[in-house]
Amino acid sequence: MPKLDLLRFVPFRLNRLAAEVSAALSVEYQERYGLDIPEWRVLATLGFRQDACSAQYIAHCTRTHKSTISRAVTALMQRQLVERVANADDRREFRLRMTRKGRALYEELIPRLLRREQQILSCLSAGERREFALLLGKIEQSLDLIQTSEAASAKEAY
Amino acid sequence: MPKLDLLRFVPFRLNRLAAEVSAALSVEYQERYGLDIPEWRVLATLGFRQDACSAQYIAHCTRTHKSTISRAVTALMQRQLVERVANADDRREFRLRMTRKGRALYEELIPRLLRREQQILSCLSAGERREFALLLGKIEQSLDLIQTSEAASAKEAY
DNA sequence: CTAAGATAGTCTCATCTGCAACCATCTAAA
DNA sequence: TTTAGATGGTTGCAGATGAGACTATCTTAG
Repeated sequence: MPKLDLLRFVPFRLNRLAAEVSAALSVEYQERYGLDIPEWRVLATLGFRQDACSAQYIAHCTRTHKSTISRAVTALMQRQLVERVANADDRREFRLRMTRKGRALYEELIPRLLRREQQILSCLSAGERREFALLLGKIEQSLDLIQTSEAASAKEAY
Repeated sequence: MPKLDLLRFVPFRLNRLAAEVSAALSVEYQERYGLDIPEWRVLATLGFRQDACSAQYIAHCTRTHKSTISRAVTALMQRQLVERVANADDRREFRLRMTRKGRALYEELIPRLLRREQQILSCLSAGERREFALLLGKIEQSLDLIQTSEAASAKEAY
């Protein structure tokens, strides 16, 4: 009789782990700064690429639906954490960037999140962490997760 | 200036990877058998523990909200894949188990899912897979994921 | 034995998110 | 050009899900 042990089934473990890790991090960006996940992803993307970028790019890069990003951007603009400017080259799209206020929040938040990440990974040795990142990378690659974001990145990278 | 590369940030990578892997698997249980994720989790739990167990136990074990499990059980009962019997010892709870039909579906589904899992992990060598499972386990343990499900398990195991 | 609190399960409500239609704009081909 | 199709972004709608109230039942302390 075929049987499946959920606790050893990698897809299930990944889901549960991701949910748990998200919950641990959301303490920082949600409770402390009132950001939800899509909003945090927008800030994270804008913060990493210091130049302005489009909503579409953020959607591709974070693998989040464009309508979700649209709503997140609206909320962030209302809180004056993000602003957008028309793009003269293509008037359909807007260039997004953080405001001074947004960047201040970002710079306060990032170290907290990195600390959380380190806490979560503190059960692994340095070597194990490298190994884990490597293995994640291989799986991502075989699922085309890398390729896609790099393609999007290359496309957008001016 | 603090900065965070989303693509190297483990929590983000885990989320994205879990979502992608789920999507790959849902082709099997969703498109082919019309099960949604909570329903599949109920079947998976019932299938693994051959004895009947409560909805609460499934919720604990899969870390899914009890109302979600409740709805999934209702749907599965309507499709006659699962049945429940009153528990004489505690009339608040019901003992759930798969029907013959449910078990037939389960036994058809499991090999497909295991094959998918193997496909996803096929980019790793046998050693790497062991290593990956080991590292996942360490993180789960440090996040108390193991402890919790084992505690729930121990509590329920009569 | 009774009352207070815990627990199993259901249900309602608010929220979130994906889908798809939509508008504006751009691009390419006739 | 003009027109058809692609693309960026927004919005209405529907489905899914978590929080929390609620009922019924169990447990424990007095």
